[in-house]
Amino acid sequence: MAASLGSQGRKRPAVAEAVVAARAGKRARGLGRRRLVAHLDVDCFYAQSEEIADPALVGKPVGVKQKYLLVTCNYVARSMGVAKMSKVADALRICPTLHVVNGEDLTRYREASAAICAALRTALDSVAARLGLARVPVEKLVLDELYMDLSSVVAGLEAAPQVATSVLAAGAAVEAVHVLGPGPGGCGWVALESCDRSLALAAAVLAMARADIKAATGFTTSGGVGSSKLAAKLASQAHKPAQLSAMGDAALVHSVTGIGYATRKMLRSELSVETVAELRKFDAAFLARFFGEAKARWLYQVARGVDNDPVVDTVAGDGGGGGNGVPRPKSMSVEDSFRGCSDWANVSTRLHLLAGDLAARMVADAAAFSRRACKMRVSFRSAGTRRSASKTSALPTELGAMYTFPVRDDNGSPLTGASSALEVYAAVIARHGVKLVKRAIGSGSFALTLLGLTVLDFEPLSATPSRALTSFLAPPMPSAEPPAPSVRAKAVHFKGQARLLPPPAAPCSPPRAKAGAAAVPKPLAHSPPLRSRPRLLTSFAAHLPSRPAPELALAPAPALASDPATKSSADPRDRSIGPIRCPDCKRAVAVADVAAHAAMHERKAKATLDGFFCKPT
DNA sequence: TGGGGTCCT
DNA sequence: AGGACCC
Repeated sequence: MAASLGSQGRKRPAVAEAVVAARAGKRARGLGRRRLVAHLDVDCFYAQSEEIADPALVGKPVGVKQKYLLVTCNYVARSMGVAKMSKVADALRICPTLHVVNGEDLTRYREASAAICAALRTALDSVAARLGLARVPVEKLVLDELYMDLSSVVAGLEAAPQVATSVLAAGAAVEAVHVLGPGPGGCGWVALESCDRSLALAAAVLAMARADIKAATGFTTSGGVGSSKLAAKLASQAHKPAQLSAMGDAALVHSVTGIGYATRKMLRSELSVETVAELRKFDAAFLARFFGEAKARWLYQVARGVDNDPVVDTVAGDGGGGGNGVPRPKSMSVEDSFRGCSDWANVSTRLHLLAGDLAARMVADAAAFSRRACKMRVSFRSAGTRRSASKTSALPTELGAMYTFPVRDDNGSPLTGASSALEVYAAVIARHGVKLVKRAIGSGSFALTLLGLTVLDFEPLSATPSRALTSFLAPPMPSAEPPAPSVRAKAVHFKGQARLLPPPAAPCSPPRAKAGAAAVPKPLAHSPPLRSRPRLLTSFAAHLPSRPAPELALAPAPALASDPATKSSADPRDRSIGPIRCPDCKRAVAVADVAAHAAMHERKAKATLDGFFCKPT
């Protein structure tokens, strides 16, 4: 399908239609000649969520753990030498005052993420409305990252010069803009053609959005603006918060989103490529020998700063998607890891627990999006291996009843208690999961270290789009019969109920679109030299027509704790504790030296970054 | 190295 | 079903 032509790498056929729409819309409206994309990244999302949930934590070092791993921590903790993805025990030795919160249950983070999405949607809807423009596409990448296509907003501002001028002239909303122009040697990286002004306008809009998110949810964010998703994302990571940057020539290939461990290894060992500039020496046909056609083409383009991946509007308000501000996931999963699980009773118990969580999310998903899953998958990992395996099958047919209400027990009595019904569903899923695992690993002995459940392949729940669904999660009606007795897995047969919804007549997902054979594009022409960057001074909103002067002042930068290098070293007692392996360089570091060591890494990283990014003159 | 996700082969 | 990528 032609839709995929300009998309690279990991662009998913599943959104091909949305991609077409995005492109067509852009062309049809004849908007600005170039895109302006913004990327927002919530600062240390899990840790910040915990601070917001418990304000007593603010100012203290906070880490979030999953199992024995500290998956993230706040900036206070980082300044004390605590590293993300270190072991909890190591982190506590480095920083005994660290507040460790368990983050294995993602529910709160999902909720926080939805609130952030909703706040952003509201902010951008308001801007668009005041400028008389259509919706701004907002795409959620993961829980804590969003892309926006601000092209139309910037074009709208440029069409209203007094407003735009007012926005720009008034001032200090945004910090300096860091851009790297094409070098004299002719290896221009990012096509930040022409005017800084539109870039600055985009930055101003982004600043407003950040402020609104902060006001509505309390979360601070970092942002980047660029001519593509790639550029915007790199920018948001380069200078935090809310400055603008574009990737430079010397950037390591691995800093490019989409080039991961395997690709970097291949580039390094086979082609001796470490930097983007070096990658640019190879043409697509040659790269294809190592990476396959599609990825080679993507690498070729990305090395030249070309990234046409559109922002797909997945974050709906009330409009397109249904579901308040939450994009539709294509799959939902739960998993848990553990030390050893060698008998079927244990497997069953664990799957029941997982299935309970999943069933609740499935019901909420059904209510939000009017759809149901057609397939389920069980994943498991055996001790000694790092790989996990999986088995996929249709959802048990009894689960057709999950989306109709009331559900009846064996005696034909309706189940009115939501939690009871959920137990039933969970039991059905879990028992089927056990069967699948059994089918996969047979009857011998086993030792599992991970179990997971996924549901996927959603289909619309069109027939009788149930009020029943909404009542499902509600507490039992006062007039209803007494709550059903606790239902055990045994009671799950559903008799006639199982056939309330017939099995899907059509395949659940459309056939995958095929990417057309795209010609390898020519490298971009070089951009003209950049002029000096304007500094923006004030809040955006005040310069929009008729916006009731809100407190939209820029959110303060997230408090960066004091310079780690100046901190006094740790308690001498720490000398008695064994050295800790640095997660970055793998060297053993004495506890007392950890903060200094971390500071060293930070300085190094910053120096490297500064090499990549050109500060405004 | 967790507990999620996406897409490609 | 597995592998790559992302956070």
